[in-house]
Amino acid sequence: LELDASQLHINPSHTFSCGQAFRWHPLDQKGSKWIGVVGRNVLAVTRDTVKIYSDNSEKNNDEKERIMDYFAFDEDLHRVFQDLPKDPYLLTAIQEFEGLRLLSQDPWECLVSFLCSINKNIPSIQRIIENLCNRFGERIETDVGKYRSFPSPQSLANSKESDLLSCKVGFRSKYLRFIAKKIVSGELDLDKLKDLSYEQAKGILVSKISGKTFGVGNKVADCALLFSLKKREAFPIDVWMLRCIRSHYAKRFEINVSALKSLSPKNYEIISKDLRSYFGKHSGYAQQYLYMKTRTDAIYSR
DNA sequence: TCCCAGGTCCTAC
DNA sequence: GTAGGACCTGGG
Repeated sequence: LELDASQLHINPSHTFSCGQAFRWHPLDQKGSKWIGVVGRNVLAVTRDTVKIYSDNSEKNNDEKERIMDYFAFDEDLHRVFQDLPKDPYLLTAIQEFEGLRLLSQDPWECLVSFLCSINKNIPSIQRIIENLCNRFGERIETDVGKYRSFPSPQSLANSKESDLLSCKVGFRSKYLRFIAKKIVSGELDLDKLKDLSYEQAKGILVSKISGKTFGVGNKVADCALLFSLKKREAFPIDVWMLRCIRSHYAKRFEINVSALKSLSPKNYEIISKDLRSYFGKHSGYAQQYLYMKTRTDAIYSR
């Protein structure tokens, strides 16, 4: 099964290495072809094609549509850029990372991935998630090799502490099992959040239940909302975005952004709200281009 | 040995 | 409300 992506405007390197998804790997040094697991499919992606290798046990013609949805190919990048403000730094970022597309991932996988991201760097996050898939995922056998699916909520809800810790999740284990149990019990229905407004959905994600912690704060919630729950107006703020804001958008704020070492929930709300109103309904695209730009600038200036 | 990593929680003012 | 510290773990 194969999709023609030549007219769909995607740069695989920019799309898969920008930190929105963690299960993609380049096949060569140039990064012209990438392999990843989506649901029970293994995908091979270039600028021109998306090849779909299904699990042998599953034959389904809806797959094409689901893959189109995963890549959010219905979103026209040029139209997105037209709607964004034309400040110089953002324009440079958009030019430099041409073809970076926001994905529309599975909400459960996305939320768990960003719970794993807490206080970790990207290589570590990838390793943890790979460990979880190997330990708790199901086998996927395709013509291009054997892979593992992402763990189900049930598998993590029923997991033993020692098994989770063997995946190197560390203190995040309690977050993972907690959230998995809420999903299994039906207390939290992630797909339902798609139909709510950004504010409503975020309120549910960051809420606390019976005094116990979710592990989901502002940043993790915004990532799940942006990358998997169709809320393109979300604007996650992490340490890199804070650096970016200090360098290029500080003048917008009455509070002294440069003096902030970290973000209190209140300040997160102030900054996020202002930038969302500045960047508009596609704030998340701006965020992701700026994130990439800020990171690479930092690397080159070292 | 210390510091940092796509943060969040807990505790004390 | 908020500043300061702890937190699994691995790498520089």
